Amino acid sequence: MANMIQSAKDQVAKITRAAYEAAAAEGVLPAGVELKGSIEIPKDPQNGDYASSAAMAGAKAMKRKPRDIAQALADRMDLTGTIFSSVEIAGPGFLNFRLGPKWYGDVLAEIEKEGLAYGGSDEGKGQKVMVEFVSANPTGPMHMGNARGGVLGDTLANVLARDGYDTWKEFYVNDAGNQINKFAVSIQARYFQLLLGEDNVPFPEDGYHGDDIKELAKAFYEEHGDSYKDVDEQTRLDALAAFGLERNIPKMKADLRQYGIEYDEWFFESSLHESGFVAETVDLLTEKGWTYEKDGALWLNTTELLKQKYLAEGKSQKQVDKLDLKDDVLRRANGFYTYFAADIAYHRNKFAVRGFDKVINIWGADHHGHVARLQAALDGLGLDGSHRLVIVLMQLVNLLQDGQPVRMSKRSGKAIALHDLLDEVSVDAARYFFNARSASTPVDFDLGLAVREDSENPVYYVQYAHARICTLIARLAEEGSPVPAARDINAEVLSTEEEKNLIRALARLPDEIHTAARDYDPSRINRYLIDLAGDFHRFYGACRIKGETKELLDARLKLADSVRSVLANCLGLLGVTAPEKM
RNA sequence: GCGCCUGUAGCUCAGCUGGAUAGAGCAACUGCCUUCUAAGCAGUGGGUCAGGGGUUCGAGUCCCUUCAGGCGUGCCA
Repeated sequence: MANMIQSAKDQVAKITRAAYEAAAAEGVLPAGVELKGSIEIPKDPQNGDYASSAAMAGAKAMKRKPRDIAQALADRMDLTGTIFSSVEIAGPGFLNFRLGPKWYGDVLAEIEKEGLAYGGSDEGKGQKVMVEFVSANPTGPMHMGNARGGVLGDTLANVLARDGYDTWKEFYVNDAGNQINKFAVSIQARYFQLLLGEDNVPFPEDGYHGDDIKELAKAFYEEHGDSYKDVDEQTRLDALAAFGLERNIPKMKADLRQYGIEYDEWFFESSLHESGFVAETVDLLTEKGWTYEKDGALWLNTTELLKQKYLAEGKSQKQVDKLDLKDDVLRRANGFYTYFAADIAYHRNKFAVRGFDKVINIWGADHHGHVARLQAALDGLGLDGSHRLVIVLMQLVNLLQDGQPVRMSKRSGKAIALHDLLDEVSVDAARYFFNARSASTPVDFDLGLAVREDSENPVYYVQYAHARICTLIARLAEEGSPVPAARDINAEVLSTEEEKNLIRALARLPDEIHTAARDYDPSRINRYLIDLAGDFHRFYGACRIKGETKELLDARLKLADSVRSVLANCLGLLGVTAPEKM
């Protein structure tokens, strides 16, 4: 698939190399120097459309002044047959290339040809990539952090798919372990409170205090009455846990679907325990000599695994010795496996059983301490977790009420549910808002300002541009001017700065998608959309379409329609709608 | 103590593998609708890029260090 920018950069490199070889052959520049320097798009269009810093970067090796080198190169550049019309020397020795008129029409033709798939590439070469995200505990409703992680994971997966990866979206259901027990004990307490009176039954201090637990107990009571009052406790807890999960998980699925997120798979932690895969994985680590027993528990030699990992990554022995490393328990003295053991098994399943080339997990930043040890454990299994497991750490969402922090925790029951958020703001506004900043930046979400946040959300700036174009196209179609085909317009009449800026912005999308995929940063798409919409609004303010000559009207109409297509395309990646009217 | 993240305009944040005069949105102020959607456009003001060293043609960006904030360092998940 063509990428206008990449091919432009390739041409700059090719032209520069040919000029250097000619200069070297003539003896004007020393031979045998490898050309370095970057090729970039200058911020200021005054400095051309593409700039090469090869002359400055080569100054040392060639022992010449940068401007002299640039002059020698520029004198020997042949631009005939290229997309460029001119090259000039500027500043300390930049070579500034200016695009020829044909290129602008090529961009519009490319967008027409690719349609909503425009911006894609086969960069990912069909590698199997899993994005695991949200994976909220099914013991209660999802909160703002899940709302952020949901958009981040969903959008990242969309971006990776567009960049040529074979992607898979997964939700890991933690339906085993201690927190499920705590969940059951909490419902049990509420159940007994219903049977015996609230004051006669104490509620466990570390239980889940939310109202949703009371509702589960009530529903359980309505279905089973007091028939579980006198059975043995384990039977009752098992029934309560199963009942709670059967209610909560479909609710999570429904909330996420309303939020625009559909998973390829909901993977249950319990299945790893039931199939014996956790035990098998721990045995495998033991076989490989990575475990030992102490105090009745089975430990993983994380210290040694991490040391090997860090040394392989280039840290010095001295740096590694300074670290305060600790081993981890895999199987407790009571015989139960830890969450960590199950997590290792889960990731072994992703790589070794299901054959993913790469796995990307979206985690809250408060779990960062587990990144290296999980990777190291997978290294110990020979699965190269250090390179194939990528953890995107997402800073937490600070919940504020009129500027004051509100503590979020399921235990206190004060979490604000994703469900409640969507009662207040549109899915479009929420999805755009939570993807607006890169994962490493914490975000504040003020409940008091939720509605105002809605009207201030830049998503409307972008959607407005789309709606404006749709109305324009409809009007012109009524007047007998449908959007022309790219081959039927003369793009050379698009000569104002506003028009050229807009086309350059359109051409940037493949690079933006590639960079977003490479850096696991889908928030780039939001920023790109703001840029593109801004370039459109400026074009719209500066250039009329209706009433112009047919040649100019057709060219500008085609340009507007191309913008519409790219806006809809990118909004689609974000899971935000592209309205035709506002 | 050790480790991870962060520090850029009044506020919230961009700044790609080092590049030219550090950008955007919001907020403030001034203009622009009898012609395609004013949820828009044009313009103005606003910065010791936390501080200090270093690397080089060139540093917000890379290295060292200090300071400030957030988080982690469980036989919890």
